[in-house]
Amino acid sequence: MGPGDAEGTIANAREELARKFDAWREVALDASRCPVRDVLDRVGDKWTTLILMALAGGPQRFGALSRAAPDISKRMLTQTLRTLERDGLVARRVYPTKPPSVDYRLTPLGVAMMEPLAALIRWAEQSHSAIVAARRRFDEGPAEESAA
Amino acid sequence: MGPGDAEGTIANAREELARKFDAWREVALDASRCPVRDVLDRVGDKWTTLILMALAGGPQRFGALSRAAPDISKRMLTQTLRTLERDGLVARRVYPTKPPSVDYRLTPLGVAMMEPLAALIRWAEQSHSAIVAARRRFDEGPAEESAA
DNA sequence: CAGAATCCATATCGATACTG
DNA sequence: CAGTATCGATATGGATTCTG
Repeated sequence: MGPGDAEGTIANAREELARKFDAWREVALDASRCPVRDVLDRVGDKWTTLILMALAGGPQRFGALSRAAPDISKRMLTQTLRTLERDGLVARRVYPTKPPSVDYRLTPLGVAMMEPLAALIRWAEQSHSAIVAARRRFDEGPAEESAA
Repeated sequence: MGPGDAEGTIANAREELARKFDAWREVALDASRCPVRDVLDRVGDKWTTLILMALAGGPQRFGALSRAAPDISKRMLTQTLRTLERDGLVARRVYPTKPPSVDYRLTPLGVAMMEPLAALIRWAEQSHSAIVAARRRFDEGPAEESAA
């Protein structure tokens, strides 16, 4: 597969990214206060994305979330939800019933985040087989590509 | 800002995500072979996104990448590039010159990933101030929201 | 029910030193 | 130049126990 497919389409995105990167790397690491790292660190952690997807369908109680992902410990569920709440992506509501009940829902900010996040998830699903195939190739053959 | 803005637009995305989640959580964790985790784990790690952005502008030599992000150690740069190469997102080319020279470039698959990734990055940049504000609010006030 | 607290295993990352 | 190898610090996550 040559680099010819949709080359024009991506050339634009490439340049934009290149410029963004130039303007970005100055503060990305030196300041260690980079907004992108702020967000991506969470996207990359083990449960955040799963919880966000679970909440995308509407408010969920703590127990329901716990049941939705059976192998998340309560410790991590609480911690993930707290971070999400702190970042303003999720809202926590307490109902003062006899056994206390709590539910969580996406805030407008959280809903807004789901759009680009969902796009990335879609890409991941579509590309998974290609990635798996690439890994097999890499692991089996030495496949050294030298330039002439 | 109320939840009213673009509510119709996001309702659609919500439902799609909710359905996706339902179909997803069965294999997301139990199988631990979830394609989404496969990708997001990398997006969340410390250097992958930065390297991808650096390569979005075109091929880069190892040394150039190292200089672009002065505080990445060679160990991590190599490791990140190897993983990217293994996943088929980046191609490595060796030029057998006297002091060996190597460069890295995005593959078509890598370029394709940059699109959704860039969208998420854009969102992160746009939303950073809102997130920072939410954190301040959370850290300062107890701000317990109880339902009536 | 919805957590908080504590302890421990592992994964991740950085610094340093060495090499073809 | 472009790595590899080894080591130690720290961050992350899981299991368990306890509570209002």
